[in-house]
Amino acid sequence: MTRAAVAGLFRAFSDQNRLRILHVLREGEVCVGDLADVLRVPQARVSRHLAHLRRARLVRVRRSGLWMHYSLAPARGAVHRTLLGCLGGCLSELPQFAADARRLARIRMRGGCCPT
Amino acid sequence: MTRAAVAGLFRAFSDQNRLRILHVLREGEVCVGDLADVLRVPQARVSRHLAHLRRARLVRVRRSGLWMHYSLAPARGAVHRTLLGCLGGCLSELPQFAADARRLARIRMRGGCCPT
DNA sequence: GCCATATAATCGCTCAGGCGAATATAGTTC
DNA sequence: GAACTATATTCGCCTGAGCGATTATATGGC
Repeated sequence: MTRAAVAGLFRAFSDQNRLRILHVLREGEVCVGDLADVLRVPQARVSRHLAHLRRARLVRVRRSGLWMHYSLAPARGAVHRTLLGCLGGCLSELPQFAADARRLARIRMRGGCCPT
Repeated sequence: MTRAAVAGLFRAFSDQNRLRILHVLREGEVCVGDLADVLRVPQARVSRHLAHLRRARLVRVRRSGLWMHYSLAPARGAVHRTLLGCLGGCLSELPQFAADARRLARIRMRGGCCPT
């Protein structure tokens, strides 16, 4: 793992939208529409940041019909593992992130925007 | 701690120069000239990134005569604590960061660029 | 083939922030 | 106060990346 790769990992975590997405994905696979609903931001913005997270290899995609289901990629390397741990260990305690998790739970109870 | 503040912390860690500086500062106070020698980068660049780290409240400064001695600020909050832990826990294992630490040790044996 | 839907990519804009080079500031010494 | 040193800041330049708005690319159903 090179210095640039480490810095790149931190950079992927250095945006509010991406932090929220990564934190929400701790609950398991989520499709783009549900992510947009949870974060209350436009779909294009979610897609853009998901593309960034894909390039950084922090998330995985699975297609099912029209829907793309995103999930966290398993950690490769110590830094990655630490950052993933921070999502649950530090961020969950902050009210703004906890609110996202609650909204996801509510949306899932209603069935979400996509099957599967 | 707000979402923007968390993202800001990660952003401060998202540059190679700053990662190297923070990692070196684990060994204790270091003055700017020694930092530039350890990293082998121009002094202006070190100063610029130190200013960034000061704004993010990740480092502390102590003046002693002509020299500014920088050190890591104690952690405020869980994210900050995790990131500091990563400096020693993950980065030290990477050859490029270990090389910086060795250069600092060598420079200190020779007395460094500044007294105290 | 054609329309609807879910997601992704592009465009134009703006701003943060990286760089080296040069200059400014602050403290020390004489 | 003049000269010297260590550090900080500014300047011009350029790239990366954020945004909303729009358009393109699948896929599914008829």
